[in-house]
Amino acid sequence: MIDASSPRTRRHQRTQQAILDAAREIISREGVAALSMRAIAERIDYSPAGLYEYYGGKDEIIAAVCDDAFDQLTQALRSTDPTLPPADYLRECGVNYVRFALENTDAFLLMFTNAPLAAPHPMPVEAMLRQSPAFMVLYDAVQRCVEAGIFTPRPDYDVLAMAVTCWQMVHGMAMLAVTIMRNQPPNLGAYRRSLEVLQAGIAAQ
Amino acid sequence: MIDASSPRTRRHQRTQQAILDAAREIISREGVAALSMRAIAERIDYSPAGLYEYYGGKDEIIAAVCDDAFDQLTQALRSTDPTLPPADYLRECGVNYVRFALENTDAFLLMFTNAPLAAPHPMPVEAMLRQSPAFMVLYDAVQRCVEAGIFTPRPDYDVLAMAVTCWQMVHGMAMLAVTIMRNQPPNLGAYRRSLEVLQAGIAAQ
DNA sequence: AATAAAATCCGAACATCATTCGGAAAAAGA
DNA sequence: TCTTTTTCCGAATGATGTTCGGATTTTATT
Repeated sequence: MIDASSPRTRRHQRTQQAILDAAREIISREGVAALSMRAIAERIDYSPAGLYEYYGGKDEIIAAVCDDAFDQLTQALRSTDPTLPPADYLRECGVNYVRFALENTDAFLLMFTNAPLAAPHPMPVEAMLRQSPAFMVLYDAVQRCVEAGIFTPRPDYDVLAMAVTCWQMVHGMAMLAVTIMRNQPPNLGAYRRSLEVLQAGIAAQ
Repeated sequence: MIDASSPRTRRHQRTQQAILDAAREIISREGVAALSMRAIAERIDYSPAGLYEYYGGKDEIIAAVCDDAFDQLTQALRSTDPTLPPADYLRECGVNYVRFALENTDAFLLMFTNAPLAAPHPMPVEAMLRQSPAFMVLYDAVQRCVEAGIFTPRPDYDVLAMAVTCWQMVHGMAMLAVTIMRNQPPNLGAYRRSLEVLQAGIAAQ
């Protein structure tokens, strides 16, 4: 039995990491279409067949790249300055969501066109949302606004619904930014303005 | 020189249409991953090589499918009841945007992950937006709200910016609906509620 | 009607891809 | 030192997009 911290296990994990690093680099430099088992293997001096010792196949590598990217998205949201006033904090969380997408355009597109297809069994919406760390950052930001008296939950429009509205908006901005608007210079000021408009609408409920 | 309306030309166009119909059917029944030149050819009793007489390649067929889908999206938006009061009309345009995505999940995903990569040369944002018929329906709906006194354009938040905000929101809803939320029952009421919140925010500017 | 040109369509081939398999070599364990 | 396990790969399989040479059909010209 191999010790989880044995040299062999650590080498194995380093190779797994090298595979993911190579995959990310190919995606960001050449786009998702250029990602292949052969391209990854070539980049780390392996044969394509050798990669199957570490991952079950190309889909598994893509899934792992997406998992890491979701973690990084969560970190990007959590990096928002917590000392900001609640409304500013929520808005800047949103801006960080879009900024992450702008800085990782192909990975972001991959995250939201690949991973969902891997969704196993359906579950209640709320349970599914609460399992998403990135969403929970937005939810907590909305909760701060409620606690500050800026937002007032209603029977037909609770905190969860408010958070979903915010997610819909920032996700729309991000998806448009990495697709239709991909050749346009990013305008964070315009994003900020739209978020202020939305937050004004939530506040007016 | 072949007459544009000659039998030969009409047969050629019918075959082009049959190829697109086959592609659409494969996409909606089996997903984008199942789309291949061999699958299309098999469905219309052609050989894969024969398809190259009508389209330059698989990418061109996908582009044509997306063009048609954008036309259908525009039609779905234009089908909104024009006799509705301006605010209701704008909201229902948004709901129709999401409904279209829900009814054409794989095609919608393809539209917004394939076509953008084909964007040639950069142009001013406003010019690019005005070239999109679907966006112009949203723009006109916002304009109606302005003319009805419901929205008031500001120097830093004009009609175009308002329309972009609305597009960001409905696009976010649609993209989440066809990816992360794809296994959830659609909730048009919740979409409608979010749109009301946003429109309240625009009205409050 | 006959002939030539253009269009249509396809089998086969090529290059690339994901994945599997049998096996050689290296590492680890007894 | 020997055995077992792990690592890694060449070659193969099946699938894909695309091209090419050529057969057949359709259209135009004489």
